[in-house]
Amino acid sequence: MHGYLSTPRVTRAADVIMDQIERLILEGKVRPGQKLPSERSLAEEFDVSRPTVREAIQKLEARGLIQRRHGGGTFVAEHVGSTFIDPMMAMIQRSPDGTFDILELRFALESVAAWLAADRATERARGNVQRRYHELQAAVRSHDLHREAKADAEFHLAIAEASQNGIILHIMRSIFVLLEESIVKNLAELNLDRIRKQDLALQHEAIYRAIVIDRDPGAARRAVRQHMLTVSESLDRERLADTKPRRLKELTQST
Amino acid sequence: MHGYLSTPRVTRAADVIMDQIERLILEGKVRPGQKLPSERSLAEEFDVSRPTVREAIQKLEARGLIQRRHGGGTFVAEHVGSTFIDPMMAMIQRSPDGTFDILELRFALESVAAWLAADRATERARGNVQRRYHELQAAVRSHDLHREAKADAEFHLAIAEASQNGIILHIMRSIFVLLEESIVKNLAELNLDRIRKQDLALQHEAIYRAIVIDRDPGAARRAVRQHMLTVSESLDRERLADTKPRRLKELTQST
DNA sequence: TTAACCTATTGGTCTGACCACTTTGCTGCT
DNA sequence: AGCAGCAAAGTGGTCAGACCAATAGGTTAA
Repeated sequence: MHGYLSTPRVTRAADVIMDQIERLILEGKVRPGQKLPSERSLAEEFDVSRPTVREAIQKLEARGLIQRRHGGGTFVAEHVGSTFIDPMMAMIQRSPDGTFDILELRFALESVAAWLAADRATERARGNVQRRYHELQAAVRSHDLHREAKADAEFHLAIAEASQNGIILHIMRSIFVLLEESIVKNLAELNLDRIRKQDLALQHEAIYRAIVIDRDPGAARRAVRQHMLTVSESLDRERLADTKPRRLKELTQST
Repeated sequence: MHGYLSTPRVTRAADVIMDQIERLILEGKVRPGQKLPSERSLAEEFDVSRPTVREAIQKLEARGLIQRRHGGGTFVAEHVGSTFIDPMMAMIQRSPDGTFDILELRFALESVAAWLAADRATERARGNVQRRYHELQAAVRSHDLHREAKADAEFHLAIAEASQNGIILHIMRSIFVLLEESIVKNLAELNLDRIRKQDLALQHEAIYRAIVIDRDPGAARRAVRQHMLTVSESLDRERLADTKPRRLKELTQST
């Protein structure tokens, strides 16, 4: 009876293509900043004409998801989930507890993401996690803090990607873009504590093993929780002057 | 020296045409609901090719200013100024798994939020949760679905507020604004299942008690998980045709 | 090594054609 | 005269191929 209220939809080919390209982006097949295939190859791949692909791309551009450069190519926008970024940015800069807020958020998101990743990651996604893990190991050995921070973030993002939950992935991307610089700073401070750094390496390994090798959701979640706890403690240690010390410790207690 | 930072602008013809058409609308030359000239005549008038006009029109459509009907014509949208469509909103509505993505996100956020709320809510925040809980009870008794959905959302938001984590609160607000309508719809469908609805009421009570009365973080987290599980199952039940059923069930297993 | 250049690639635009859907008005019947 | 059914015109949707314009990357020359 009600028909199509908001979407009169007679299945326009351009819209179908747009959805497909959008899913490539949302599912993390192509990452922010990365170049999309050319219009011609996309047309061939989806078996439609170039104008149709163009139309789809134009709509995505109008919605801010992608960006075109004449002669250069088509790129996925850097800030897809930007809705969250701006208010969060202001919040963090304003609030002294912003760092811990984010830590708690990461605790929530990453423990679930790890569980999901261990449970339902594709073969390709597991390969990604493995690759990022090895890159992280190499980065740690290089003693290049900036590179290490980047690799660390990429490792965690690869897990979010493997979770096949587009929204969680987007939020985590926002967080890491947001914290890129402060992560470097934190790492520099954490670096003083060599024992703890060894802990981090072991924890990364545990996470990696649980997701890629053993595919054990429960173990993955436990490993991530332990990891976040360590990070939280380390950060806490440097802020003794803080009037209200906050830790994640309690959160890691049993269900 | 710096040129155009955000807009590299090489004066794309389509954008120029888009501006011109937009001015037609904004200046009232064509009124909302009225039919626009055909693509062919617009092309002739602006002295460009039809593809260029099409591109301009497509962008305007993506921005919600106009609406096209195959074989019918192009029309100015009824409500011009008011529609700012959140990219996130579009993203989620478009994705077929969006509902479950959100459910998983809520599972992650709310279980942590409940724990934190039970642990460190202020006196005032606890009062808020209590008030929202009683409002929810009243709403349920009223059998007004819209009111009930609203009260439901407010109850969960009050918990997020009580968690004293601004970022989690912010994200959850975004989610609920986003889903306001679909929650009503979901409730309407869930309503058929009275037993389950009774479950929901009991679960809300358990959450409320754990946070406000007992201040038991672990119990709060367990209660929220059980709640999310029930919602997930109910939604899942309606989508038996779905090729890949997704549930939260596994997530609720022990740590 | 560096700078200038050249070329392949890629997005931007055009022409013209055909298809699919809607609307409209005509035709022919009642 | 009035109405139902149908056919043609109009309009958006898609396709094909071509050429232009800007960029990126490799090559060559200084």
